[in-house]
Amino acid sequence: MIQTAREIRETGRQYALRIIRSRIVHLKLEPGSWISENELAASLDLSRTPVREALQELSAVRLVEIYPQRGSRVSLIDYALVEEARFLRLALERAVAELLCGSLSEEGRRRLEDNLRHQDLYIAQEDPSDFFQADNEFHHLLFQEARKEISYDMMNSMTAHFDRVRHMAAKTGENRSRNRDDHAELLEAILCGDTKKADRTVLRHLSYVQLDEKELRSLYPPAYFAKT
Amino acid sequence: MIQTAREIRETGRQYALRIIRSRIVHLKLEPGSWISENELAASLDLSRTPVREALQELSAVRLVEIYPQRGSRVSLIDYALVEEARFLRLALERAVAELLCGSLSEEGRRRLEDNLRHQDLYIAQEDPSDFFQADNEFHHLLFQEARKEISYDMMNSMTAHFDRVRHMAAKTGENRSRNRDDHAELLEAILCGDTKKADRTVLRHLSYVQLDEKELRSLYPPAYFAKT
DNA sequence: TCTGGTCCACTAGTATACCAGTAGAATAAT
DNA sequence: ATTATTCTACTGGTATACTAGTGGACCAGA
Repeated sequence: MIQTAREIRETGRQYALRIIRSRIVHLKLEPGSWISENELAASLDLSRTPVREALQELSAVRLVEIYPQRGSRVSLIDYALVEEARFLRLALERAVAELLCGSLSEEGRRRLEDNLRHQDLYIAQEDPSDFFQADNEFHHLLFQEARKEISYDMMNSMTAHFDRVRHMAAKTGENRSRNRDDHAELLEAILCGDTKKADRTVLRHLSYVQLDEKELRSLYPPAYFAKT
Repeated sequence: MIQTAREIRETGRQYALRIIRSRIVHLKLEPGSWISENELAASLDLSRTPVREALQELSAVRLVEIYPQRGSRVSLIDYALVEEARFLRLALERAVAELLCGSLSEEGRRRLEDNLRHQDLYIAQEDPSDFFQADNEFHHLLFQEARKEISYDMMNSMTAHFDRVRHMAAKTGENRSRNRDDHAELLEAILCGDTKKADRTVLRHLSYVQLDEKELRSLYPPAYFAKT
């Protein structure tokens, strides 16, 4: 499921970033644990330089905390940050939807409709990862069509906080068909230029995943969580 | 006006980032010009490492473009990016204002009111930089009170695109008292929990600076601008 | 047992060395 | 003169070496 091999043309820094991020999200690197640039470099078969650059990037979104001359550690689970990731995504998705209302290009419409067909294709499939990817791509397409790719990247870099708790909760009812219908409804609203409806749909779409903090705290070591 | 000396406790990377960013915004490094890590390192009296890390960060927001094994250059003026900076700020400021409506702490209220008093103090001052700083601080405080500091940092890292064209236009009528009044009105709306009014105020406040692309293109070399 | 001080292993920050890859100049071939 | 080829100087990516600074282990003295 998780791609670990270094891809062609992928630079060491990108590779390190991808793997370390993945290890954090999947708790292979535990919240609060100290991480050594040297160890990481060794385990990734890289030198400290690209590893260090990756850690810098992760610390920018507080997924890693760097204490100069002391060490670095994986950030604790901080619901304020999970919430901020959600906040950021909601704010941007709403703004993008509003922007696209009535201004979506023919080409953009075609791409989004193509994507919806892919979602239909994957909806009944055993392995959910294809649908998952199409889902992500749908939202990415919206940002691309609105020419707000950097905002998308920023938002994406923060979602790791969200992904981590989602992975911990694991069983969050993945309702694919509901998601697909939301996507279709959103696209329809955008095409009609119905700002209000688009806004409502985004709001609803992004409020499904309710990650109960209390439940999670009961399932995992208290040391995983920030004191708030 | 521009602080160039390296501050105490400031790491080489932070220093490099601050200076390079400033040089780009103030056109000391021209749009489209090629920059050499070695030259920058020499001029900042640093090695390539911290300079390189700063450039990585700048390239994340497309202020610098890195072409592996070929070179790096200062990004051309791209109105799509200026617009994205504006978009990002507007989306986030609106969301923060909405969030704070009715949930601003006593402490937060005190801080913002203190800041408003500072703005009053600096409003008639010859040198505009004090007011400018207080203005920025006001918005920063809003994000702090909403506990959305990372979003603020992200937004801030993109404003360089905006700052650069603003600096080029130079004479954009800085109307301090109008800005101050907007701030006061926004705070009032937040304190009253008047979401609608807060939203309107933010919208108006952020739409003053109209940077006419055509005018700017007539004042500066065509080579400064991206083809769009 | 406690206190204060020395030392030591380790850290991140920085400097430097080396590499592969690029583009353009210089050269050679036609 | 034109094209093909080699060379060269430079780039960013990576590896490695060095430094200052940190905190804990250890120890001496009470």
